[in-house]
Amino acid sequence: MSNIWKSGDRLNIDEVLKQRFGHSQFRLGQREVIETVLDGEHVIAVLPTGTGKSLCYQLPAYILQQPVLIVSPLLSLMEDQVQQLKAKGEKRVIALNSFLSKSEKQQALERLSTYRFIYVSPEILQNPFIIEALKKVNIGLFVVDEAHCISQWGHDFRLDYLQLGDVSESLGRPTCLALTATATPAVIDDIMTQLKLADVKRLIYSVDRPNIALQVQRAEDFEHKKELLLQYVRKLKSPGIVYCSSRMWTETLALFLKDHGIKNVAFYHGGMEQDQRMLIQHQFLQNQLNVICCTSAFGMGINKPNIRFVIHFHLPIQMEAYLQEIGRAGRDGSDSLAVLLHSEKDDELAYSLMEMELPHPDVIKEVLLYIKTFQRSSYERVDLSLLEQHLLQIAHIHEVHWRFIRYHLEKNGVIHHRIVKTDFNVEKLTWVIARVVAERMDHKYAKFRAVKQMVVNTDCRREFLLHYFGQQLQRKPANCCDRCGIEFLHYETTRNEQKQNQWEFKGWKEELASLLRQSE
DNA sequence: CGTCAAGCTCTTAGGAGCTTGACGGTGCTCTAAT
Repeated sequence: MSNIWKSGDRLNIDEVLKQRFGHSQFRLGQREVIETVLDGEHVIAVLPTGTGKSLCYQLPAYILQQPVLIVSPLLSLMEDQVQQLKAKGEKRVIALNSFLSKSEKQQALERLSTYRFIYVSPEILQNPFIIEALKKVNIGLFVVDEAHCISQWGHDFRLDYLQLGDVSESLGRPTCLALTATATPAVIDDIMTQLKLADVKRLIYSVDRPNIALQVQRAEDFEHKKELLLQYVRKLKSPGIVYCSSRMWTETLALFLKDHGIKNVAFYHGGMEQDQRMLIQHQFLQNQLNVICCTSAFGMGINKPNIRFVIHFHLPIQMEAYLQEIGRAGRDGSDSLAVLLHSEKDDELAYSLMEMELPHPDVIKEVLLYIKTFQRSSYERVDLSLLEQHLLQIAHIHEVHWRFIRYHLEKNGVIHHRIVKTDFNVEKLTWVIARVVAERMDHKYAKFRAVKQMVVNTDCRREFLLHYFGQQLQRKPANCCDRCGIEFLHYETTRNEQKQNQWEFKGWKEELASLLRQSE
């Protein structure tokens, strides 16, 4: 790897920080991460939520003479970053994704070497044409943003995350920087394994957010939870987020709160139309909403400074998700409250979500048998697109399940370069894949058990949380958790503030139109 | 795995009791390229 780190650059980074980014000082961790990647070392960095992780790769881009490739989990996140960079006067930036038309994509690929920042999804990196183009430009830094996704999504939901190691290898192993706000030592190991990094510098900073007080509260059932929720929402300073584990509940709770006199409440989940999602998000960011009831679809990349509370209406299924979600509160450093409501009934939804994620052995066998019959009925070679279409539309296999099975068929050499071999043993292969499923299920159950442990734990919540992430509490804040004692008045709203929160909703179309006018 | 609603069966027409099936977060890209 060419070393781009020349003498004097170490001084330069302060200058670049000032000139390009308008800051006079680095925040905790930033300098060390930047210096290490500029030294050509691979880095996995854990920096607490809201500490400016993007600077860690954006600044080096101005010292490196090669393009920086950033793998990002969400299209909206990519678009945000592109816009922010453009707003700072950076023109050499592109997001390679499905928003581009065929000709735009082609044009972008032709002039790929002229970009300083290239944003991509893990999925598009499975496109050999894209890889070929990237090979030619000699990528200087390979960044995985929100790198916990590798471990959290890669094994079952978005398997292309597991291919990033191969991608990086085929790009000639540029320096790699994996960034996240939530990773246990085991997750860091997993990220390392999946990225196929032998030597890596771990730069781990405390994931603690001392200005967020942690409250855990038991409820008898969902009705009881609704009452508690209403009390909290009435009393607490807004804005706030209410996390639910199902789409139905986000709508139910938003309606419930509205019916009980709470103003400016909305719901948000993955089943909504794109423009509605966009609208709700914008309204929330612009302080036009007090409460947003949502699934885990909401929040990644939300950098709203003044979120005052995050309430979990259901138990999250992983501590990582919990930490990510509460971490959206109090980015401005002001005191904020995280409330976790739980009851015995939570387990049901949690277990069903975990089990839905992976295909049952019967489904695996069904798919394998289907492939065999499919081959017999087709005169020519099995066409993967056609097979896929049949499996999803006729056999009604879940897309996520099919992707999982497909990944393992590729791993076992049954599918190679879109060619499907059919000389496999159905029983044997079913067993092989079902064993992976069983291992993953055990892993998921273990992660959920940790969440349940935190709930029943009789000692400090913060210490438990940090311990889970392999860290120790440095200093206990005054308002720590329900075990250590929280001064609630601190988080409650005043009459005046309540009045300020009045705002009338004019309907989807009108609101969207006014937002578009604003951005022009 | 667990719930809930719809549909079926039995037996004899209004309803009990059973089986079956759908439903439960998260998101990217779509197979072509001078």
